[in-house]
Amino acid sequence: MVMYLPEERPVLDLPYQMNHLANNYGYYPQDCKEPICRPQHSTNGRMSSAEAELTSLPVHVSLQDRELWDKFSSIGTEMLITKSGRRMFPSCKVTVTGLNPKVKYVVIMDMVPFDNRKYKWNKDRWEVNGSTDPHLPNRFFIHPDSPAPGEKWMQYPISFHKLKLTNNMLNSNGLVVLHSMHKYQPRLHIVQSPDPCNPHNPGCYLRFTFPEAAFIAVTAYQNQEITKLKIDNNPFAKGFRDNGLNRKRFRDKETQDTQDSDGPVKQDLPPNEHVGRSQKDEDVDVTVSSSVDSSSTQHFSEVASSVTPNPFISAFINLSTAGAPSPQQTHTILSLSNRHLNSPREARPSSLHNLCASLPMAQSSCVQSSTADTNLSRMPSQISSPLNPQQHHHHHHHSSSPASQTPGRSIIQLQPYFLTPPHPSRQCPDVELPLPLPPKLSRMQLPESALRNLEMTPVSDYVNPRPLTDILNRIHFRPLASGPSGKGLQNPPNPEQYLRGSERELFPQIYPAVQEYIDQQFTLNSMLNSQTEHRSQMDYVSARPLTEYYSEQQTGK
DNA sequence: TCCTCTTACACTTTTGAACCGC
DNA sequence: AGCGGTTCAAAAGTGTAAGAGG
Repeated sequence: MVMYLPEERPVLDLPYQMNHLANNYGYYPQDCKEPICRPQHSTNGRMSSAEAELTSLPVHVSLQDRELWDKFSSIGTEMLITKSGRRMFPSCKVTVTGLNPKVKYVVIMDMVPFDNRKYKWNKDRWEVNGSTDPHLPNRFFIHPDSPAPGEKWMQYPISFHKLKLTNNMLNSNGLVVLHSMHKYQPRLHIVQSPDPCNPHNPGCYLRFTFPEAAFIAVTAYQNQEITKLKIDNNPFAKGFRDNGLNRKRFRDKETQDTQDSDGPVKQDLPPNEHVGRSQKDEDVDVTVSSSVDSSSTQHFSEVASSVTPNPFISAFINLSTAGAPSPQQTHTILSLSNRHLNSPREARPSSLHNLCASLPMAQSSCVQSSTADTNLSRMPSQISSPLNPQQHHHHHHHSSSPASQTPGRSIIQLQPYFLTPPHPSRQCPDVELPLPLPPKLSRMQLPESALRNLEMTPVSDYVNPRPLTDILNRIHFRPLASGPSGKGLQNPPNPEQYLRGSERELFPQIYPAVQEYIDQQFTLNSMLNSQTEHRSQMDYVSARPLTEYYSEQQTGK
């Protein structure tokens, strides 16, 4: 296992030392970046050039909707979990820069325990209610666009709004399973696809945790202030705004209440205060227990040890627990801007939103920087150069002081280890990450259910997790799975023509391009077979769109 | 009694098929 | 035939309130 002590990581440290972000912006302790490599192919504690590929890049990840997250966080974010799965609000949306534009990456998100405590809501605050229940097997959400080249990931904000949380451990539809009344924090994985020229190199990956997006999983909202924030900001909850006066049920109730009213009390209230919310609730002074203070980031080793060894996730965990520094040892930079995207509508913008002309000058220029072919051959530091904070300063701000800049989104950047950053609230700089909003995505483009099969591994496999190489290899070829003819797999192929997934693992991984077509067809088919084997109606239905998705990917639609 | 969880409900947004005109 | 825009019904995503269950 490689220990990435600072002196052993010259490749990692150099770009960050050179980047003037480190000099101009305050550190932010709550976001974490963990570079991790497969250990067995390192030589004498040093990374091979291929392994160094991802971790040597000045990868920046920023959580969007930072203002909204902060609003929730200041109260104590709660996320509803249901049996059928509930989306997060706010959802995790990140911008990534600094990737190699031509290298393919898989982007994954999961939820890790924030601490080892269980909580309960006591009247007006969260309190510790014992220690944590045994952690559930990690379910991770593989972004449906995975794998994709770095330029694609950097082109638009990466939205995880389709990630669903559940408390149903039996659910096999790819939902993230959490314990109610436990606190979690989102974690992002950027996994470099395996190197086709080196079958033994499975690729590196980076992990980013977002303590500022930590939340307590609940089956029913506890804090009325959180409910109010959700209603005010989530378009789907518009029907509950104005305290739900426009809702039939409440109208009826209001009518009844008016008839039954004994007068004075409700007349003293504002017109809408007595609907769905008591006066007592309005007067609640919301406080959050110090035990859930988001600054109390858990040691990474604690997180890792609490994660049940799902084959995929365990591959990450096993690599990181022995040598990777704890989150407190990695330091990040927080940067804020005033670009605020806080609704699904904005996340799925009209075509007008895609016009660079609508963006500020610096945004447009940076959009070009992340997508233009002329930049594709740049060195990593050059690739990220358009994000030079000083340039953004020049475009957006008159003040030279980071603290004086406009709040908004955070920027995370790997910093030299063992530095003690100042508190972000006093040193929140502003770097505008200029990403256009993504085009409208079709629901047909969701191969999530197929990807779920990557984690629906029998319990016995937990003992001997499949190599990361094998899992990544499956993902690696997905977009080309329809084969060279593009739409050749509009109809699902005959399952008997291909090996089953478990049988395939007996064969060696073959990476050369010649083999790709066979491998791709198999990969797709094994996914589809696996779907039908699970007898999930939802998964079965998705089989057809999946093939269409791959065809469209192949034909460049 | 308290706490946690499930369910049905009304409401809103999103999605995609079916048109229509060019 | 292909493309783009519009319409509309169905699906999906919301929090609420009632009630079940431990």
